[in-house]
Amino acid sequence: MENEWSYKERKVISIGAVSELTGLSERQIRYYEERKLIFPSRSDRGNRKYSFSDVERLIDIANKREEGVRTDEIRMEYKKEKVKEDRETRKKMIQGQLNARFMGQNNGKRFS
Amino acid sequence: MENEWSYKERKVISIGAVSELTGLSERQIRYYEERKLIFPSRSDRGNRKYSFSDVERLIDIANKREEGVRTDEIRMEYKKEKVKEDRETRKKMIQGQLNARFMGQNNGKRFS
DNA sequence: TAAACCATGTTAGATTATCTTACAATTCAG
DNA sequence: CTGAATTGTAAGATAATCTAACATGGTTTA
Repeated sequence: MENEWSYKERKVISIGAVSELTGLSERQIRYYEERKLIFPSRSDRGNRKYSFSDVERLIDIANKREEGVRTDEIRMEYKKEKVKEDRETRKKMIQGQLNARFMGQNNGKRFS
Repeated sequence: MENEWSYKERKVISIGAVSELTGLSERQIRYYEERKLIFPSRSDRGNRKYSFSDVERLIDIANKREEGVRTDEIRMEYKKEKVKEDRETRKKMIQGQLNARFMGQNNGKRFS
């Protein structure tokens, strides 16, 4: 809240710029999308748009590829990470609710 | 530190995306550059590249323009802000040096 | 080992994005 | 009123992106 805009997550970077930032070819970047490793959004007329977060993931993919890891293996790794992280998020959400209960009507926020 | 890359300052956004983000026309965005309110960098083949910081400034410009402030006035406001901020930066740099002197050989850094 | 799959390059043709320059129109300041 | 300020629009050129297809060399798998 208050920062409706996360610079890191906002998808505004074109594929050309991503290519420069990562050193990957556009072909590779599109292929990793096909293999469901990244999920750019699209502009009105269909151009792919990436976030800095996507760029970081692509760099990670590039490193794993250099180590010989296949794209389907990378996908599985990410899936596992996501499961773990979702579990933690859920835990925190529950924590948050409990805190809210015990902290009284602070409007649900723990830090004002 | 640790993230040598500032998402906010890195110039990677094309003019079309900036236009969508700000609601300004490309004509307006280029004009504000001509009036020296913003300073995009250029890609290899000459395309303008903006940062999130530029986008925020453009939104600020748009607000000021709606209030009827002329571009040369806006430029002067920014110049004043910059002078003030530079003065503060200089002060902090001097502080930093003094701290380094008194803190001994921490390699010039105040926070490891 | 042959067939299938993986990862990437390259090409082609189409469409969209961006650039610069120029002219037009409106509004505003002196 | 006159000239500067702001923005739109048009034209023509070049660059960026898209999809689909085919090529290729390496790796699995049946």
